[in-house]
Amino acid sequence: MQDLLSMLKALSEEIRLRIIKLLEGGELCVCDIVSALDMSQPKISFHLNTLKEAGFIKDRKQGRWTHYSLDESDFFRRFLLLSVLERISPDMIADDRKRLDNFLQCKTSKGNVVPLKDNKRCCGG
Amino acid sequence: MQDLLSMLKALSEEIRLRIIKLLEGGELCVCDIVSALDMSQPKISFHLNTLKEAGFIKDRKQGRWTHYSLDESDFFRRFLLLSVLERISPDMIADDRKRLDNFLQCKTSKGNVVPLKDNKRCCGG
DNA sequence: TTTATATATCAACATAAGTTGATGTATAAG
DNA sequence: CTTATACATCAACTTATGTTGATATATAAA
Repeated sequence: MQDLLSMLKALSEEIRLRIIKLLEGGELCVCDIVSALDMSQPKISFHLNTLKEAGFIKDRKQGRWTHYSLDESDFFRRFLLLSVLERISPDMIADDRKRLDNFLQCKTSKGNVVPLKDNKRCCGG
Repeated sequence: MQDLLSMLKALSEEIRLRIIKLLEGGELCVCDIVSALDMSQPKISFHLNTLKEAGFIKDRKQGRWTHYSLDESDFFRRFLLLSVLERISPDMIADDRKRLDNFLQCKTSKGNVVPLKDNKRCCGG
């Protein structure tokens, strides 16, 4: 019961749904999500942790980065996510995706894709 | 989005899941649920209202009673409830159901089924 | 009409959840 | 080694949610 409740609670937050929706497009690091949602890093980390504890996402650490992606290991969670996310139309997170794309493009143009090479900061530096 | 969030929030509470689970067995009045969960009436009314506002249940007023039942008018809500409720095994709410059955039996034995006739109080009076 | 029952509602309080600014930790660059 | 970056974590604060005890409302019984 508590397991089920933690899943439902994790999905009962707009910010978390937006994060999940972004992660549908594939793995992202924390700074990607921070840029996409234009929110503080501790705030994003807090919500990422909530989603992780509920078993919806997993992390992969590489150097200074933590990459988050959907955890597809549990059938019910996948089913629940699918059911819920299909109710969120793309234009509801259009701004998030736009900011994300800008950020990723900026990163790429600086050769700042993992692994890090010539740049100090992800962007704007 | 807000509609979806209100659904998920409504289902993110143990008491509300227990209520919904009881209502799977059919319409119940507030005092039935109060007895089943053994909680205060304002508390139960608060959660019933939350479920109602999220569109999961509807009420039917008859005399002094308000009968609540699952609102099956929306497909997605039905689907969501079904998906979630099947994860709650009957023994998780065995006590609730036991108290409910006792209460209903007591009501019936007193001829105190709706419409009210010979008794002042539902039970224990 | 008076009294009792069923439920709703409200204000005060309690608890849980989310946010912020600061700091810690690990890693990589200079 | 020193500095900067990416992220986590924490304590203080804010906001949202749930609970309680009292009271209100509506209906029905006496």
